Amino acid sequence: MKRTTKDIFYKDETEKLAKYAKALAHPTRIKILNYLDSKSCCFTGDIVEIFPLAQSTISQHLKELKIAGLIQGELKPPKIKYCINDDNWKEAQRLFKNFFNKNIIDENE
Amino acid sequence: MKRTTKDIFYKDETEKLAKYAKALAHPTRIKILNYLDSKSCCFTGDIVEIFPLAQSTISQHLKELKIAGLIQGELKPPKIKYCINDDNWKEAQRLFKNFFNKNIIDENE
DNA sequence: AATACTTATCGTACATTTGCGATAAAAGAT
DNA sequence: ATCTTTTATCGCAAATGTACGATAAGTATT
Repeated sequence: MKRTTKDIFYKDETEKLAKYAKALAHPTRIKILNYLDSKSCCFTGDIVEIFPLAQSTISQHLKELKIAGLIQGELKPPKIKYCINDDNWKEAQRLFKNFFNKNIIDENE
Repeated sequence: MKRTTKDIFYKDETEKLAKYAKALAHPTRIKILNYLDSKSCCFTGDIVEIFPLAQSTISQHLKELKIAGLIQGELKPPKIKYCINDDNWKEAQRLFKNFFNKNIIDENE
């Protein structure tokens, strides 16, 4: 039996941070989030237009961002309006901030 | 010819952020960085001991962190001492901070 | 030079990610 | 009911990531 990462236990914060980092680990997804950020919200089609990528590819990236919790979709038939998920965005912000500041501010880990 | 992500152009900041995010996209690497952070520096062997993973696996994770620029190794024969790379650490910190604050502070992107 | 110690690298296996085109699904408009 | 629009999902191919054991490489010690 091969060992998988699932067999190893990490702190909840560590796993959450890794999850958010994974969502940000592709320039397309960062650009999507920047775009969503600047527009507050927008439709899938708007995002597809700013990339030389297939609609299915963008849809897949959006799905990953949704699964990671960084965005949320709202039905506006026949379109879908995507927005940043503020709660999780703030959580991710806090986790990254905490992570990078640890060596400066928080000495006990 | 299949298109690859390399054919698409992103802002330098976007690519850097994605690179750092990718380095953080695995809980083992986050835990390694937390450990390095708390100890300032340590040897490969010390890190291997805190994980139920093969030495070669840890070495590979260290390599990725080194390639991403988040850590650096110094020869202390027969060991290798690893430390956080402060300059790049600070750059990553700045990039993430900037990214998450954009919707709050910096409205023009 | 031979040995011991530490760490990197190689080769392999399997899983996941990333991209595409084609198709399905959902809902409004005709 | 049918058509159109929009977006998600499916199936596939190629690339990348993650893990392992075995081996190589580098250096100190004997």
